[in-house]
Amino acid sequence: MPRTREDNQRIKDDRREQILHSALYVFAAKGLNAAKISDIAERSGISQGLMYRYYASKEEIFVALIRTAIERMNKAATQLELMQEPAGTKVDLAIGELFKGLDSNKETALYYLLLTQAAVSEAVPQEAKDLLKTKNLVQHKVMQNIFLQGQKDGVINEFSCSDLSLLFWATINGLALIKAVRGDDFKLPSKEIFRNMFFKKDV
Amino acid sequence: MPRTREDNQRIKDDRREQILHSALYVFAAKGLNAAKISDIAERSGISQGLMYRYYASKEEIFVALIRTAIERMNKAATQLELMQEPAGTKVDLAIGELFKGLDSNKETALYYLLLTQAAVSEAVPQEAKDLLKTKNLVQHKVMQNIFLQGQKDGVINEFSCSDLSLLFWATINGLALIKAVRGDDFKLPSKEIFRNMFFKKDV
DNA sequence: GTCTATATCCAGATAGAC
DNA sequence: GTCTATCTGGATATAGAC
Repeated sequence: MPRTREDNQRIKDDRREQILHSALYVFAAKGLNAAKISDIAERSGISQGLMYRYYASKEEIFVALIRTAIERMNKAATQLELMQEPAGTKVDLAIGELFKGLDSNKETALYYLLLTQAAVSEAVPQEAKDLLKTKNLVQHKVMQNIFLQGQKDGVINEFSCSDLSLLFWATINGLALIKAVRGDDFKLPSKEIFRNMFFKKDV
Repeated sequence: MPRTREDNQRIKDDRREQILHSALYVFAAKGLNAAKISDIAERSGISQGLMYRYYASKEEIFVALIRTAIERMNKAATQLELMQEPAGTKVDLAIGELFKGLDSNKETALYYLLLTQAAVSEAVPQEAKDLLKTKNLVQHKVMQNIFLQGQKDGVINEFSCSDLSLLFWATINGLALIKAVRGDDFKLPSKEIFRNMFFKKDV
């Protein structure tokens, strides 16, 4: 029984997934520019030339990974926003989920690393930088609104919500980078300390 | 009157400084691997070939910059350690200096960016990574000890000092990266919020 | 579909003229 | 001391065999 066109498409999709997975590790380790197509091919167990049957260029792979990362994070942010919970609870849920993700899922930190690369380097495709801007806006806006509600509820410190959100994400990103470098022998710090930046003394 | 050997040496040193200064901006913008020797040469106003009279390779320039950054930061850390002040005051001084450096000195954030590159990428000279490890150890140890003393004084929250120090530096680094990307139109957040991670409620 | 071989391009590094 | 011209290596991308 010959393979249908659908079978072939599925095989191709799987292979593209496999390449993306390999590329995440290679890009995280070396950065977009130092990473070689042959590195990704080797890690994927295919020849260098064959890569071009699946992706037209190294940059295209990079952008695909950035897109995946951003979709996940935006989805998480939107879910959080829609929850019917008190703002204080939402903050704790967000912290819990973010810490858990970094702690349990090896690849989460690597995605953060890629996003940081895309943010800081001019030597990445413009498309990646554009995608990133939307993500930053969404994340920032969501946390800002939650903090604002938390202040109305009397549980969040009375500072600029923009500043609170900024410090929230700056710290998460800082922790993610450490996790990406040190890997399994890095234990995340206590959530309680981080929490103290936002919550009022007695909450 | 011909130039003495000392004159020539000074001219050469100046030129090396000038190249380093240009390289800081180029490396910060593109990363070690995407940055071209010709980029640095152009920014320095000299020909590409002439670069090699001053530095043997791109990597050598990068390592020189990393060394400068680390010397400055280690010096600051050591000064802080030797101060005859209460621990709580030292923490506030450290926060004040770090925020001021990021806010007023354009290049400070760029140095952080370079150090982050060196930390996260395998595609940097081993020498840079080795230098970095010592810096991280020194910085971490210094803050850890100050926090420990602060706990004895009753002003610092009772958490693992290692965790406190980790969060301290993760957040500073996170802020520095944002500053490096956004530049002048980034206003640092209130120090008070950051401070809440470490100090007890009523201090 | 996958591989090997190869063309092309580009940046690092060197050589030689002024 | 500085520049332009050149060599060389290595990575991307393509072509062609199986």
